[in-house]
Amino acid sequence: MSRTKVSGVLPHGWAGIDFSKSALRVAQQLIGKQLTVSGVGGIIVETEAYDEGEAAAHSYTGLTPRNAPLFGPPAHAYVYLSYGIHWCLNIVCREAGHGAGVLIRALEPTTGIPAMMRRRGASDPHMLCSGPGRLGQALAVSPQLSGKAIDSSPFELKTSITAPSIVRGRRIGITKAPERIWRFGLRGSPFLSRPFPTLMKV
DNA sequence: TAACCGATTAGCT
DNA sequence: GCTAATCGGTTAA
Repeated sequence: MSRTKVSGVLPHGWAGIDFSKSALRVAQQLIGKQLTVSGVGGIIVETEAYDEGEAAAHSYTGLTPRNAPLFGPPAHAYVYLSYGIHWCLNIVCREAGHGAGVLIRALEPTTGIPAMMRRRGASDPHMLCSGPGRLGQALAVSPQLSGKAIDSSPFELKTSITAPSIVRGRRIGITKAPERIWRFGLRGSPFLSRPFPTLMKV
């Protein structure tokens, strides 16, 4: 896989992304990168940023066994169970101890599509990875992956689309801090979990 | 140990 | 567009 050291000091850069930067920056930089778990995955087309100290973030109420990876080193996975059903994947950013991360909300499926169709019980490619819960099921995201480094097995993160056109909008499904326009998407992608109503270009 | 709450989805109307 | 389903983590007692 491609591993690019960005800062020269911090070993936190992969696929041209420096994960020691803010969630807001990393969320945008992840758009257009290819993410796979055990060779199954696709191109990231939708992300959301969650920053330390904001009420909508899982790190807001402090360190717990569940959210511990959020307070760990950047470029590691944080997996949580949503609504008691869906396993969702985040990537930790900033320095260790901050509690910031980026939720991966949707992929354009590219590799391992038969496995995704089997796990999801669906054949429509738009039903495989469009939404954090669907993506988690298609890539077999599990709590065992929580805390694992994003640059090592079973994860793989590569550069795919160069200079993607990115749009931004309001985060989905949150009740706290809705004013933060921290959802990002690949402009015009048919694999978004939901459309961006007002087309705010980044 | 019991109650409450979702960073959602699927299946309706 | 609307709503039920679903269950681990958190909080309060």
